[in-house]
Amino acid sequence: MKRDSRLSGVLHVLLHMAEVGTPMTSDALAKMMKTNPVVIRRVLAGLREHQLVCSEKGHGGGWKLCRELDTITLHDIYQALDEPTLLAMGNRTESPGCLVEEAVNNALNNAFAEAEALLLARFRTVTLAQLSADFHQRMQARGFSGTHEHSLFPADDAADAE
Amino acid sequence: MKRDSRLSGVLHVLLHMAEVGTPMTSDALAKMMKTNPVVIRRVLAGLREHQLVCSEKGHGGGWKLCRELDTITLHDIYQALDEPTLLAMGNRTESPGCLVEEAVNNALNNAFAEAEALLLARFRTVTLAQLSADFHQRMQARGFSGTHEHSLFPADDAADAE
DNA sequence: ACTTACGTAACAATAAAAGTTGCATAAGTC
DNA sequence: GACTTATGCAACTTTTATTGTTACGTAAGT
Repeated sequence: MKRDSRLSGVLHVLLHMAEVGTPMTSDALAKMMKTNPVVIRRVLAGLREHQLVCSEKGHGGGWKLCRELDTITLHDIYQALDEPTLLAMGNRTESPGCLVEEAVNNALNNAFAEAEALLLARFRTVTLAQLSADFHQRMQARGFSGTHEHSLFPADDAADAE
Repeated sequence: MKRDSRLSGVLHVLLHMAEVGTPMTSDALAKMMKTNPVVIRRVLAGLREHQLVCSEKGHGGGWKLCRELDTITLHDIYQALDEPTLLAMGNRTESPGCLVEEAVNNALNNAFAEAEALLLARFRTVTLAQLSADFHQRMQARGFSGTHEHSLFPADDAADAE
């Protein structure tokens, strides 16, 4: 089954936004994520409802974080994404008329609930600030070389690309 | 994201097979699961490779368990299903050229790996015998009434249906 | 005015899963 | 030995979810 990579993608986007500081356009972000600007807007619109990012129109507009990195947990972002399914497996029927299925559901639900709880608990303990710190450490470890697949300053990318 | 319910479905099928004792045709199983016989064969063919079920052709043929219930764990079945994805989320890229993404992947992988390990550990501790016992307990609790959505003896179903 | 950028709806393309058909093969029945 | 029942399997179709795309509207800055 295909995995949902929106959480991973959003984290990537938010951290880059944090690095850049100034507003980033959905066009620039789309290039970075190798996707379409409208897709970016769709996802970020959700985050805006939860006051994680702000958007501004017109010249010099774009998207930026509107909270401090250390106040945003992975769980906040998970919620802003509308709490997508965590587990790739589920029960065939939630309200079975069959006692066999009841027994099966019961066993699986126990296991599933534990795994979900564990994941959510983890999400609550990780902040964007921690991820950012980890990133900066990796930069150091590579001697600030900053050899990226894409630049932190997407204006440059746009100039180079095509 | 749509959840994969094959594990749930297979458990349902196997427990019914255990109850019935005699071989069950893919036709009968398909009716039970409200699906197509070929779909049933596809899934059970996988289980057969792992010696969990046997199939026989011709009159009186069909599918039956070929191991004792207490020797089959959920993990065995999970493996026989080709170890399908457990988590509905994943990383955007597994081998990022971007340090931001590396940091993101690292954080998520830690959480994901823990949750997967927990699920698999749970799968290893649950046997079909336990599920069967749970089922029989539920039967008792309902006074052996056996009010099911579908009969345990699908020959009756077939006669009634259509 | 003109350009830049988001906002949104509607539509198209892709991809994954499930269902379906058709025919071959094997096993038991008469 | 012809017939019926069943699985085995490949090819194809349908369905559904996601993602990408186009088009046009609105707001902000130049």
